[in-house]
Amino acid sequence: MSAAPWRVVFMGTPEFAVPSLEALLAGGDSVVGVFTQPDRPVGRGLKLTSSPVKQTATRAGIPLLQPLRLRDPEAVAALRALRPDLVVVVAYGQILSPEVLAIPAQGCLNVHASLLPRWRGAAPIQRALLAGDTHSGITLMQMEAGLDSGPVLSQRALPLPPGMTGGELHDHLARLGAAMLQESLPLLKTGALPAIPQTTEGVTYAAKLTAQDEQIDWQQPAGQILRQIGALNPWPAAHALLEGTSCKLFRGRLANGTGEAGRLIARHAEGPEIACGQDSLVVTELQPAGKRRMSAADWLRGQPVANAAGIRAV
RNA sequence: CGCGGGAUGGAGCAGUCCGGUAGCUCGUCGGGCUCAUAACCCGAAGGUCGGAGGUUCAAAUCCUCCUCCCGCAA
Repeated sequence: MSAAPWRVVFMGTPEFAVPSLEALLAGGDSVVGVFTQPDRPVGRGLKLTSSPVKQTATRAGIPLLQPLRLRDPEAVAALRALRPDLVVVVAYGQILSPEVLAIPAQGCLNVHASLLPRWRGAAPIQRALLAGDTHSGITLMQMEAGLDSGPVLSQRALPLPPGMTGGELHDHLARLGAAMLQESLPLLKTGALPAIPQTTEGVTYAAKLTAQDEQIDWQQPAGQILRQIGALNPWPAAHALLEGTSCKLFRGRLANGTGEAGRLIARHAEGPEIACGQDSLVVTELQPAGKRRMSAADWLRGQPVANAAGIRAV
């Protein structure tokens, strides 16, 4: 029943792509090569670091290619030499040129972390949470020249319970994507997986996150700020200035206090309560610059300022 | 050698510049008070001040080296 094994080339870079690669490795097809972004000087001390996908591929002993630019002739030639039937792309971080897209006989398949056509682009996971979407999900699609615009092969939704963090959603979707990949390949081989063009309605773009997306604006309603904190937890984390120190905020809860936005209006056992544009926010977990992540109650204990009105969070 | 912060009883911090009996807010344990409280009062235990050298009569504090944790930037 199962058709002949395919020669599959995988392209991916971050943690998100690892479950998908592992699913392929565990499947019946042969992964003949892995493309990932070149090692880059990253982190404190700018140490040369290899991507999570590279580490997985290395452990599995799969030939690895890390071209600076996939569209360079040598990279294209290298891909062609692998004679792939199918290319699977999961958060690779490079655009596939038409020339590359044309190489595998069965085309290029992409695992995307949103319910396309909503949230095409770079940061679909956090964008969905920031926007307060009720659902997110995974879309498997046939790649074409446009940005995440190809016809959909398979799609599965995931409800977003209130308070779900970006990290939790990331992990769920990474696993979901891998599972869908595993289930879909056999169907794809027998031609039982029709590609349905995306609708032209409801198209949105998930722009890359910037420092501005991370900065908390206390003039915003507390509900929105809480969404921001959750969506960006644990990475890249919502930032705010607390008592003059840059802090990452990881967790909080809504309260209905009032006051000048950005002012600490009460000290609770769980942490400080800060007035927002509308309602207020009790911060319950944070990390000051240079310190490790701690409960807001601990942070408060170390604050010499006893007077509640004295602490400013601007 | 990208820039920078930190390591002090169980937790979070002060003290380090200007060496000289280890302190604050909590927690823990014991006792008390109250109808009651993450309330209050009294008392106690608990610290090789990250590690190794050095200077000194004397080092948490000054000098040298090391280990670990973290923020920024990328």
